[in-house]
Amino acid sequence: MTDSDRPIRTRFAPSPTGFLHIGGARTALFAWLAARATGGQFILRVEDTDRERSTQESVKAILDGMAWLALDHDEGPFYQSDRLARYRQVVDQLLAEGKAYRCYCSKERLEKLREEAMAAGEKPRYDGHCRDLEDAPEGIQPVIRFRNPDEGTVVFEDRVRGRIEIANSELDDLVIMRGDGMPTYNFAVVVDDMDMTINLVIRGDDHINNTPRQINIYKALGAEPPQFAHVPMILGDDGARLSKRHGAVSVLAWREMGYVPEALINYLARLGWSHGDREVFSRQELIELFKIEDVNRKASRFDTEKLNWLNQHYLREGAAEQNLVELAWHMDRAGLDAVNGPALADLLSVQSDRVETLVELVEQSRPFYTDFEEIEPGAAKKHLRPVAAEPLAALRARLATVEDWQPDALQAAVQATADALEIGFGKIGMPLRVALMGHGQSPAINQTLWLVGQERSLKRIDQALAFIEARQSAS
RNA sequence: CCUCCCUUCGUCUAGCGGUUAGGACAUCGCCUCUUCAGGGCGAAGACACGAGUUCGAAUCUCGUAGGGAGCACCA
Repeated sequence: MTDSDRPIRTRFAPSPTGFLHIGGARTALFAWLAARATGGQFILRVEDTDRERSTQESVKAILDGMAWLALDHDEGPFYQSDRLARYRQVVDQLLAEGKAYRCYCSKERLEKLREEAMAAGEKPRYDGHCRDLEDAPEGIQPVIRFRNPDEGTVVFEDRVRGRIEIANSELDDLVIMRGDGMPTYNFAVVVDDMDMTINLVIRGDDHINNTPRQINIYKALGAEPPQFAHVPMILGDDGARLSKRHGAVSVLAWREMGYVPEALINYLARLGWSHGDREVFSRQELIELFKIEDVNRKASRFDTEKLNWLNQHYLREGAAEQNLVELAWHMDRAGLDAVNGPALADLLSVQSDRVETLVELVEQSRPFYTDFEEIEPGAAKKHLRPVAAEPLAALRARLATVEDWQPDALQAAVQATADALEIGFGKIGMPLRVALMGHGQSPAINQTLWLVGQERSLKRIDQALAFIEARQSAS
């Protein structure tokens, strides 16, 4: 068995200091795919050792985001805050073995050290002042530092970046436990990944620099380090790092904007990963084809236009059941009730290839569920003119007799009316469209009639005729 | 300053020593057409730069430039 098909046991380990943003979501997706593709496991772990910034709401937001994207986990969620005793135990072990030590340095001293190093044009590092301290000062709650090797080089083979090596002389003795007894990130990850027998750590490439320190800790613990795969980050469409300025920071904000999860999954997967020339992949195909080695190294920009294209694709050709769930959610949000108009499945079948998002779909479908206040002036002026009165009246009479209110019959009715009056389809189609919708854009006219429904269609034609009448007598 | 990472059309990417450098989104044009869409056809558009290695480099090596990350009792 080669590296690329060995079952991957990996995890997604967000810190609950915000929502699940697009970059985190993609890292989670890659980890999830890697696990699913190899028949391995995907574990969810919440890194909440930062008491100041971690919140329960964030935990919920992240779980909700994962659920919406249907990135299910096999184990967890585990919380680092539940594992404090374990970290303490490992720290004690390192302390007993002389691989870690208590440090009593004040923040002031550390600050001074940093400033001096900067001033001297050097990289700020802890100087090891407390490494071999004889007598401990009284009354100071020490932090615990890891005794990093002074010599040698840390080398690892990254599954996406290739070989990376850093000299130990570049590293210093990092704090692994704070004064208050909480472990720090670089230490907790190692203990957790070791305990959870993670064999491939998949994370953002901003962690490359942390990896050598962590490998040293694994070694000090006598553990075999896992493999690593550092995936590139996602930039905003302006090339700058993703931030609140870019709008949709939370994946759930994309839901609100009318995107369906399969589209976002497909888009995110193709951002930084590819399989030949293909663009469209179902979730199942992604699982079959994904290999972590095929992820590229370059940071990529988020392109909403391409997401829009994929979203439309999935609206049209994706699983209808899923789309209907999302559509219902948006209808509800827009204050529209499906009982007042066409079935959502009919609506979706007609509108899905005309819009890019569900928000657009719902907005453009309002007239099917609720009456409009006024006819858009431009459209009225152009299409609801006196010449339109006769065709509309004739059509109204014919439509009133239609028994089977279905697209085919409706198409025939409109065509027959046009033929009888010897006018082109457009002469009757546009006035009708404006009468039915209140403006000039809608699906094909027979489908529009179908969705508006018979009773409402007749009513709106009457309304339009009255409008033409009123305008005529006013002038 | 230092350490590490990155660099193919505007964007996402294919490419693993020999290709007219391919595809997709976006853009532009034409066709289809009862509106808007959609669909069809087509156009334009890239190897950051400079040296090597080689019969031959987008592909290998080294520089340069530009971007990013890290240097916390944040993760």
